[in-house]
Amino acid sequence: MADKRVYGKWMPETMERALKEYREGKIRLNKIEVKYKIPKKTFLRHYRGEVGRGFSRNCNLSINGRDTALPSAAEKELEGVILEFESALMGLTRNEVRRLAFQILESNPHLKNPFNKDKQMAGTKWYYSFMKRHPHLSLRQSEKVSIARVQGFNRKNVGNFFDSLEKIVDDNKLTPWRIFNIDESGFSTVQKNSSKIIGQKRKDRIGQFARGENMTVVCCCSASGQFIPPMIIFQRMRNCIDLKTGAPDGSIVEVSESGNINSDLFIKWL
DNA sequence: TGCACGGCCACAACCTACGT
DNA sequence: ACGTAGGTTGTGGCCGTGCA
Repeated sequence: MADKRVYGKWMPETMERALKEYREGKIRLNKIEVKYKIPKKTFLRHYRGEVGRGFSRNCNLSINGRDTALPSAAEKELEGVILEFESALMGLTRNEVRRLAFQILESNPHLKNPFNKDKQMAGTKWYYSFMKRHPHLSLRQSEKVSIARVQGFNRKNVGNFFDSLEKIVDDNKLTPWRIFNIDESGFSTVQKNSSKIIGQKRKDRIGQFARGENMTVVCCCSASGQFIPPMIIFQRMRNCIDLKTGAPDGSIVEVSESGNINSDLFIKWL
């Protein structure tokens, strides 16, 4: 026959009141079961201090079972850190969160650290339980956002740019065929998905700084639609004629250590 | 007889390691 | 990413024992 018992039907507050009354001799054990809905057995364990953590649980999501490795306050703090990193476009990956949980316990010697000492991080099961306890966090695919875009693309800077552009165009009486726009764009030569990071649920997009581009293309065209052949910069020490295979006519193919444009290459492009 | 107490056992939730 | 086995810690019902 199936067990119909219900666990954890009592509240910490009622346990506290029952303990107080019982200590003062105001209530009998059997009455506690009726008045406070606390099973005798459970009450006595708490009364005698047989329950290690007492009746104030670290995690209030459940009654049974052992405590979460991180006390609820530490979990809340960790959640705050995750959201803070995410909003600063440095979203933490799953493993980074697991490492962080380990480090929190390591830096608090009074807390028991049940996590794997060799791996120096919390287990995967801990991670999934943590995410379950914090339903407004979710693992999301990040979008790469460059530092320049983060720092420069704001209302003030964009406004200043167009004010300056307008002044230069007016002062020099520039016509469309004399206005050229040059820009460089970085590419990765190895297609690899960006790692997933943890962020706030239901947020439209979550960004992450772009790292490690290793090929650059410098493009230029005029306001009247006239195109200049591109400069393609590969990340390598020596140039090779094969790198030019299939490139548009008139293209310049160069190499640099970082794969980015530098002052020498820019002069060369001019 | 009512009450306090304790042993036993199944259950529950939180973890781990390991395998697929 | 998920399933499984196993450890840890706490819960709760049942039942037997001892005592006033």
